Amino acid sequence: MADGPGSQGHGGELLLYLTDEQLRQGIEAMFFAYRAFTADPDRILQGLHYGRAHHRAIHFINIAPGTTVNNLLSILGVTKQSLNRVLRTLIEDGLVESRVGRADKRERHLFLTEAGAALEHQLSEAQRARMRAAYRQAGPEAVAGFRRVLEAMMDPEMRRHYSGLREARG
Amino acid sequence: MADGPGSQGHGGELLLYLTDEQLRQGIEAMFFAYRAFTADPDRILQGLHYGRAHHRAIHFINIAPGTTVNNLLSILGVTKQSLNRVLRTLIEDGLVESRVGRADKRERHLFLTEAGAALEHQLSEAQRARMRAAYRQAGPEAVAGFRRVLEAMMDPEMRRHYSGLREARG
DNA sequence: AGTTTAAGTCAGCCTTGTTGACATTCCAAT
DNA sequence: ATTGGAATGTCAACAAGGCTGACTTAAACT
Repeated sequence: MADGPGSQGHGGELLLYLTDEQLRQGIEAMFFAYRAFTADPDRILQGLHYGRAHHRAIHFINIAPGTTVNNLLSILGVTKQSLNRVLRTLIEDGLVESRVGRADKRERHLFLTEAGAALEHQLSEAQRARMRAAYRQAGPEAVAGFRRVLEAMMDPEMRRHYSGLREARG
Repeated sequence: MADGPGSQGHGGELLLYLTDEQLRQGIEAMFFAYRAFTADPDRILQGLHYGRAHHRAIHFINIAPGTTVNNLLSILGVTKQSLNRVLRTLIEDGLVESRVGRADKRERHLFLTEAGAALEHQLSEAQRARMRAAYRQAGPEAVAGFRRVLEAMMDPEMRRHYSGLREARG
């Protein structure tokens, strides 16, 4: 075992929480928590011939109704071919509506239909329920720390798309 | 907009952090942070004809050297066919060693070779670097909260496999 | 008029998950 | 000793959802 900095004593909080072992536990916590976090929606989607990709599209169209395909592309970080495959089935099934842009007719603006909004709510409620339970169990201060670490972990590029910073911190 | 509990004012911390909007931001933070969290190892693995599945196998073999295939299966939550495909290439490439069990010769015990340990270190160091930076930026109290929320979010089933609780909290 | 941009489409490939069927090896119990 | 069950491995087929490359259409910009 390599003896990293801060491995002795327990008073040096500033160093202790940065040992490799602490970091490894954080990494593992992310792995198991994210797995649980996606399990509930996955369960709902399976059998509907939808997957996680459909969930992501629905989620961001719900947050930013009228978003263009290009914008969605940059948020999701996938190719247009990948997104298109997903979007096509959602439009065919009447969960998403694609409207030609008024100012720029090349653009398509995306909206959830009533059925789409209903599925969105079902999916997000499953996730909210788990998050709500975790928040209650951990308490408000833990939640603030949770958010702060996650935000610090994001790429600056991705942080642009993240609505948490813009709104609730104004 | 439905007006949930605690949606007015800003003093009611006890309720405010459980509004649907706060929960939604937590959900989104998980999405973007996890994306960033896996981006670095993914970048290393691409081109090596390895993927995230190889990373996961290597990670858990490193944590629990000598683990059996069945045990790994239950941690990773995939089918043996899926895992076997990944394991086979890792063994062929000399990153993982499979030793027949002494007590029970049906079992195979898995170990990282030197080359496997080297790749593991490279991958985990990339993740540790990001986590270290996020921890430094957020501070020790935030880290404790981060861990507490993630642990509360896990399924009890998964929590059994999570080493953070057993060791550091004795 | 020519170029660029937004969107969509077709074809093909890869990784990683799934089922189902089946072989092998070994332990344990009858 | 034979049989049943457990652990492992393997083959085949399939699906989701990423990817690249090539190409079209329509609209906008210059």
